[in-house]
Amino acid sequence: MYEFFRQYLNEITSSIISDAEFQHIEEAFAIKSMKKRQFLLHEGSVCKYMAFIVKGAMRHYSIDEKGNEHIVRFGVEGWWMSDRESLRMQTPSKYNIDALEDCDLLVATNEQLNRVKELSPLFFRMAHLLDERHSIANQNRVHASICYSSDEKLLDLMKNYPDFLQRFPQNMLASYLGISPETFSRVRKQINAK
Amino acid sequence: MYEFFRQYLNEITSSIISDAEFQHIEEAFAIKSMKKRQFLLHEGSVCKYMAFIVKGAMRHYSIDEKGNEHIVRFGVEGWWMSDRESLRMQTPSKYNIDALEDCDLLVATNEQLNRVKELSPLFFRMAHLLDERHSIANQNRVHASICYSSDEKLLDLMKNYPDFLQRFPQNMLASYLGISPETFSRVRKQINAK
DNA sequence: CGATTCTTTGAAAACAGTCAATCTGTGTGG
DNA sequence: CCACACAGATTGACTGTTTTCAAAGAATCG
Repeated sequence: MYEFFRQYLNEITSSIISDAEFQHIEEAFAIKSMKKRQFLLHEGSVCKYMAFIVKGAMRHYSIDEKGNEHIVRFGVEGWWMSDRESLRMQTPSKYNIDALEDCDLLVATNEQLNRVKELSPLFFRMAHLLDERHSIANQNRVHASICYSSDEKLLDLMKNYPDFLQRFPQNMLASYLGISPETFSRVRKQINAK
Repeated sequence: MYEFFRQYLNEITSSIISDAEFQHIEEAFAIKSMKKRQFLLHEGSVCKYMAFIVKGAMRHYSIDEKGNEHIVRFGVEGWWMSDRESLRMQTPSKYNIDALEDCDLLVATNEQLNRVKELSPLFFRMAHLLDERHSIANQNRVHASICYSSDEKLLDLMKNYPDFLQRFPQNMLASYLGISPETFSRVRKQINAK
């Protein structure tokens, strides 16, 4: 359970973490299992955890007045899930996070996170790298979102996250891209025809 | 020139930086003036600098095959400008950055940045906070982009950055929102009618 | 197997983009 | 200082894309 996490830390920081240092990290993160459709965060409440996904898949989304879901982000094995804004500022979130499959998570509260960052320089570095990547990924997403037409968005998705197409229902992928499920279906058909 | 930067650092970190520590920072950042329309970064080249805007305004944008500009980000006084992806990875950028007004900047190269981060814990903390804010801002931008219709996007812009409307030409604001200048104009008229 | 959820398809309507012409304001050079 | 040029904004008509609504078909799950 923690082994995967340890590998992840080594990889992302290009280092080998010592037993002593990993000890601190292990203590800060609790194991949490979630069944499909269970919620990690409900709109209106403060985000409790920063969650590392060991197994399973989740989504981070909002629901508008008309009841439509808008998926901001997916998460799979080796990804983090949290509403950083809510977690950091301890403010009510406008988002939901729930499990799309049964999940195994490692979770830490905001205080625990801060403590590990102090105790483990490697973890601190990881957090920094993570923010950076997140920032870059989001910028690319913004770029795709303002530049691309529906079919380009789908092609972009197919290129960047080909596994998502197998793994998640199309209506969710459509929501992620900001297009309707019907458009997704039609564009997809058109692309496959080539 | 550096005074504004010093205030900024104090504010964002909620601390008061010592003369000695600020000395390191001052040494790492060079003053750079830019005339309107001058480029800080050209598509295809590696981003040289992380720039702090003391005065003026800039834009960060791409140009597609059809020659259309897509503005990913604006920058004004007290904001940072750079293509983080290109700067960090030292890879060719797909973006341009140029000055929309005459600018006074403080610039540091990637190596200089890394050095200051080591020398100044406060600067390091600032960098971290910056990434976090950037990350959150970009996420909200993604959210707005996939959820909102044209008029909601404009209303959102008017709420978050009311000063941009005075400061930047409409066609650029339209590009920032991912809508055509004509649609911007029409939606704007419609909103003002109320 | 039945029920639910997801996907596909069609037709109509809403929306945004394009093209072209006009209008406005600003700044530059004569 | 004026006139002209130019960039930006607005408007109208048209086109094309995307959404919406509705219904039918396919797949999945208990």
